[in-house]
Amino acid sequence: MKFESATIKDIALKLNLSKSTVSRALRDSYEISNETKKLVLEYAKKVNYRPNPIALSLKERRSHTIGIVVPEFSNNFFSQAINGMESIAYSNGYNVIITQSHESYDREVINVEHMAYRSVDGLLISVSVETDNFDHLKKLHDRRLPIVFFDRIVEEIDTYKVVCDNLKGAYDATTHLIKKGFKNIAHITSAEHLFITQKRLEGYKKALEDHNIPIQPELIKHCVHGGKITSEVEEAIASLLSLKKKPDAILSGGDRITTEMLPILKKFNALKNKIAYMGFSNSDLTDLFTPSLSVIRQPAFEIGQAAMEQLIKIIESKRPITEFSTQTFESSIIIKESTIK
Amino acid sequence: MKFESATIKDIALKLNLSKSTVSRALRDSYEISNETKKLVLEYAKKVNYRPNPIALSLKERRSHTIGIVVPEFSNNFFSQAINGMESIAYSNGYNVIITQSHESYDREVINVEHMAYRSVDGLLISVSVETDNFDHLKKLHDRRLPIVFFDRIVEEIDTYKVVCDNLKGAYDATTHLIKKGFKNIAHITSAEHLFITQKRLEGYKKALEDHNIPIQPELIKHCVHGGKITSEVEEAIASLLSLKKKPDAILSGGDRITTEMLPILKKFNALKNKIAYMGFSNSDLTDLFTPSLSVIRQPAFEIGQAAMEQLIKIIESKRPITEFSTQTFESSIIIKESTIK
DNA sequence: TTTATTTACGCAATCGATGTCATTTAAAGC
DNA sequence: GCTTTAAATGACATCGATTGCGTAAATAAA
Repeated sequence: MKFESATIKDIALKLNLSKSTVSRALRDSYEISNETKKLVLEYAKKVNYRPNPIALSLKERRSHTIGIVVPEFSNNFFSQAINGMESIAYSNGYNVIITQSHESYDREVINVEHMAYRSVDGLLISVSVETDNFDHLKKLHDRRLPIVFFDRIVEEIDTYKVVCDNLKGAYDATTHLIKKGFKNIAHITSAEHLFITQKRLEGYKKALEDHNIPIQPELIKHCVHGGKITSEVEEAIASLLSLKKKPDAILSGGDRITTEMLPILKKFNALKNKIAYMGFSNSDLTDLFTPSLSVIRQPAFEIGQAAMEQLIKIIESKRPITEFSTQTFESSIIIKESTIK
Repeated sequence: MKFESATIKDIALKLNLSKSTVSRALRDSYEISNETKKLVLEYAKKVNYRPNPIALSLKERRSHTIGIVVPEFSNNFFSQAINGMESIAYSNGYNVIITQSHESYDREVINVEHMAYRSVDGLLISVSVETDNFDHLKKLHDRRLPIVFFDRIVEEIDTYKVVCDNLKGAYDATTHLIKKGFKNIAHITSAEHLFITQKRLEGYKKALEDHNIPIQPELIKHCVHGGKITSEVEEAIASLLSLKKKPDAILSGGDRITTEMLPILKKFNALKNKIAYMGFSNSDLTDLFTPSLSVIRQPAFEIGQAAMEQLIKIIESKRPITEFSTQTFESSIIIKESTIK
């Protein structure tokens, strides 16, 4: 009863026409006389007729709606990416609906299935930190639901993917630290199974190797919840600071971890000992910290745009697409006070 | 073709039953024999039958889905409120879909209508800063779509509302500044027509009056985009600083404005002149600023929970509800360095 | 044995829109 | 004046599920 707008039936009844005629008149079919068209169009306008999208979805099995699943809005990278996605979707006549997985595998599965069953035309997703089983996505992919991964991509599913060059981002950041004279660089990062974690770790290691610095496994810490739980970051830092040979710099591999780190370092009085740190972050506010944060920033908006463009391309392509590519963006290193020796 | 799951028809065909029988068996109707039920249930399980929610929505005119419209995710107040809403919705068996208005009236109208036409069972909304015409919401409200307003509420529509005591929040903050010895307190706030802006302004004025401080209109600045555009905040501050009698403290009336202010004040070198400032903000990061920010914090998560609870109450109530109330939460003042004299 | 009552199921309408296949009407052709 | 043909419209099935109503068969009561 909620939304009782006029239906085609109402119009047909009123004008003494059949539903088919009204439908065709509304879609400007050549079969309908101009007189009738005018009549229908006018009356439709008068009663503010709008086709019922639910009925259309049922019939056409598409909804002109795109589903977006991200871990959390409060992570600026994701809210910026979403903004990029929205901009492209809207200008192409699509609506978007957005959900958060809250880094929970179960929630992600529920959200993904909800969207799929609600006939979204396609799905953009960055998986949760807990997700290491991808059956829920494979199933949909097998059934030809267009899916594009971004940021936290899934390697084993063959479709378009949009990422940052995480390896290079971490490599550049680590190199920056090395050049600044830091010798004992630690890496606190997210759950091990995440593809982006692996790439960032690789970049970190490669930079060390390229500068002939031995990799010390005890300087690498994984936060299995991606920093969502403060204590895991605190424990990681505490254990680093308790090493006989303390690190003189820390590279963070995740947005959340990056901002969680500062208060913890302050609490441990580590900044007075000139521990440098930087990390991946898309927060607008890191400049306002003291010390202001050196960060690796990803072009989140552009990544979102690119992902949405690819998705719409898949959705609207006539024939099934079988050749997919991965689009890679460059991140940029922004140097501030936190990495000045 | 996207999601070809088994339908009732498929099951009926396979088992040589009618659609009605299958449907009733699945819903455990007393009219169906136990044998048949078992047969149907087993086969349904085997083919992983799931009712098509679109078909259900069409028939039942409800979707078990709740729509949320907020201005922006990047505002922590809203992302926290959404988290509260989700927690209640999920535990009551509802899904949520979320959209951003980006502080745009047009976008808000589109999003609201999209959701309504998609048969959301109810709507939770905090209006955009641009919205001063509420016809799009009134229309839906008249058609009995359950709506609950939160934070940026609409006075003229009679339904449940959940807010913070904005007047008191601003009053307490202003009083704090007065007690700290600041005499010339400015107020930079959001668009004038917003209800929360008015309340916050009232609180600010009342505090001044109660302490016998004259209200100076030139100390009150409105940012019509709610701080979304940096230059409007910059202009407001510049004009305050160019007064012959400069303010010695600034109270910000909006999240966005609060965080925008710091770099601008720094740029104008205003902090060295000991200008104090504080404002409404739900960011987790304001503690990390230098100076750390005194803020008025709203219980966003709880507000979200309360709003969702009320909405579900309306949705599930048998008879139309005509008595509505407004639930008010208290904000808290958190004092940090930025308001120390 | 006949009638009344369950029990268990099927038919068909419905939700709103689309599209295929008639069918009507009028104009054109012979 | 009769047939052909195009133009304009209507009837009906469809998408997937629910549900009121009707009814055959099985059982119980008379």
